[in-house]
Amino acid sequence: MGRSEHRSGSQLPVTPTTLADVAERAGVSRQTVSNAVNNPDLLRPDTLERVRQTIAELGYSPNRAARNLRTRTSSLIGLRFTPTQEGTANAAMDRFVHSLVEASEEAGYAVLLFPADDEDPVGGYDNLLRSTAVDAFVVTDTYLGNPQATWLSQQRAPFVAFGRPWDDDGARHVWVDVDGAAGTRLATQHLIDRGHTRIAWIGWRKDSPIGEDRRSGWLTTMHDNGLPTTGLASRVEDVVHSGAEAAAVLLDESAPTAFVCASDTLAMGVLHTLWIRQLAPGRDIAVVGFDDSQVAQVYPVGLTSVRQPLEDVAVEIVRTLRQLLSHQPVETRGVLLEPTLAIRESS
Amino acid sequence: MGRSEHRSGSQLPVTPTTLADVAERAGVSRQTVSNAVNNPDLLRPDTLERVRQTIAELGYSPNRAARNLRTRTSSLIGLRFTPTQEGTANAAMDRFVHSLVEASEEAGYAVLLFPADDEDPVGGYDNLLRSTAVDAFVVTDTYLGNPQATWLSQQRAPFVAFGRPWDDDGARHVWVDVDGAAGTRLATQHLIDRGHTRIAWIGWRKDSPIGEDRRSGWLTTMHDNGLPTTGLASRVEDVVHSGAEAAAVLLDESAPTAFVCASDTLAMGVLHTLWIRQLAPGRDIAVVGFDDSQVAQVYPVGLTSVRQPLEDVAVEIVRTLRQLLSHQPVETRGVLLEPTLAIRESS
DNA sequence: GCTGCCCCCTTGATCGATCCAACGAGCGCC
DNA sequence: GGCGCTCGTTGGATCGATCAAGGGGGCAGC
Repeated sequence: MGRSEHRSGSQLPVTPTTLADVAERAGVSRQTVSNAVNNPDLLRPDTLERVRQTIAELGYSPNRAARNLRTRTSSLIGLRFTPTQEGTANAAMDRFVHSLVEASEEAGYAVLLFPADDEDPVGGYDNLLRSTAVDAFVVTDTYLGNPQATWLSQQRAPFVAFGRPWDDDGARHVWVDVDGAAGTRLATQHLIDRGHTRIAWIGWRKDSPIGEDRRSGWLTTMHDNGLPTTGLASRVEDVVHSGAEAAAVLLDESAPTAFVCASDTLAMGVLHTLWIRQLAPGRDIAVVGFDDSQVAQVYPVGLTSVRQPLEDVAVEIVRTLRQLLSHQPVETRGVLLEPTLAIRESS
Repeated sequence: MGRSEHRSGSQLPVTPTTLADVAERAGVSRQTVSNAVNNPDLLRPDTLERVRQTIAELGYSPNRAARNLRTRTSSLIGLRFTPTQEGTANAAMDRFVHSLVEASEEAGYAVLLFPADDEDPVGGYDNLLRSTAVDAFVVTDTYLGNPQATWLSQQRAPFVAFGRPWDDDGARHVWVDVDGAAGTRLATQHLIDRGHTRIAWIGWRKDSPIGEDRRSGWLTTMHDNGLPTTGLASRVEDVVHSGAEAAAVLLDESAPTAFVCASDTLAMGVLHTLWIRQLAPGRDIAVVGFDDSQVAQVYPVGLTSVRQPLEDVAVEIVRTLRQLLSHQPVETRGVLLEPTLAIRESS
């Protein structure tokens, strides 16, 4: 039980200890106890020690509701937990949420999850905001035309977005994102360094700005190295079997020796095609995915993949949130973080 | 924007609307407004309508902190978000959390995540409990000797565990779990129905009660069908490469035609060995995993896997929590749910 | 016409912490 | 010794909702 021994011995009282209880027991006033908790510097050292000991003895912890009511804060950060699509993408989401919980805790915040409602996308936000249940929001999917960010901006609600406002240059909100193009540059350069010259791209349809961003990393790196790209790019839907088909077509028509993919899902498709054709990933054909999902890690032939620094993203988001909430001027409107490359057998 | 049009037009006021504001505007007392929200039956229909309209006009939503303070509840459910181990197991966790958020919302609760602290495993619980920040907890990993469940029981804190108290028959707390043995029975019977007679088991070390439970499902089904089991079982660590080794040994020594595994991770290992030996999963050798993780779904050769009904688990947990919190006698101390089998190409 | 009763609504008190303004002790200075 | 200053402490008010009683009007019954 470690450092909580003194508390663990006794049961939780039916009515929890209040600040007044501590004050009476310690022979001081309520305000003094409050200061001992929130402004220890204001107390004489011996008084502080005595109050602290009483707090420990009684196992006192300030009532959150009372504090929230008075201070008009909740120390909670709202996060809409989007529905599981059983795809690859939300494995990263899991990692991100965990990082966010950790980073928030260090800043004195806890994370409140609320469900998504497709009919009324801002409903959850609206309720939490009006009832002052959370201090701020973290908005994830900032896909094209995402209404949440715009709506929250209008409401002047404090929030930080994970993802750039692709569609709207005039967006006034703060964001943190990962540089996808830098990730694919990293992947492409890695393959070039290994001697590949015919490197193919399998990405998403044109209407995905994230997909186009990632594609640009491959494109520029190829051009910068004077390598051909014509006939080596393919844009498909983000499902395994589309990736497999695209790989088959590209292999037949353009004979690439390596593939860079916009997602691990597509990379899985490539691996499937290689498997059917008895080609060894890594030896015969190199493959790089994106997201460093669990699949990439667990797959028998480890899949090289671009890894987003989600831990850093979370830390940065919380840091920015604190600035917003303390009404400090926010230094920068957007922060772009660099991904890394998790190199495995497939390349 | 749909049904929230009337609110979306205006910005959030600097000081949110209070119950008193609504009361004044509607020409009634505060209590009447409160009743309109919480006990509509107490009001005359026309009064109710008038108050409701005023609430809509002003966009009023009760202040959570004030309500929490008065009612001594928070409408929050605490969930310790365990650290990501980058393994297969927590993909299921992700699915579970999502289900829990949904089920909680329908019951009027939100889910509060807090981080795990290895040094002080009950620290997070203790704080939230004493500060009345949450109404109840959901405890997940009820592995052998998990201190949380015991501690929470001692504190008489309301909580429901996802997982049986394996080590302690006298445990007095309420739990919901998935019948692992039933899952492996399902898997084994499925293979027998397909004509397999030499079905091997790859599971976890003996000190895992969950692993032993799952193993028993395979064992009893084999015995019930008069099939041999000697030399067909292996107990290893839950990592891909151990699964691969175990599969290789079993193939050499006992020539099984099918594998049932305690996890998708181990099943991945088996698939790896098959791939090396140029054996086609599903055609030459059948493989069944456990957890229906994303890996199982995305893997080029779809992996048949036992799927835990996590949505039902979440619903059941919330249902039980409501009973606990309303001080109703809880019907049953434990609920065991049946998993299903997601059948894919590997079997 | 008066009492009694029920229904519907209103008023004052309360939850437990923090903010505010004022008070008292201790100390140095003239 | 008195004055003013600093520092720590104090009681009272406050946040916004709900709880517990307390009215007032209408209708039935004698």
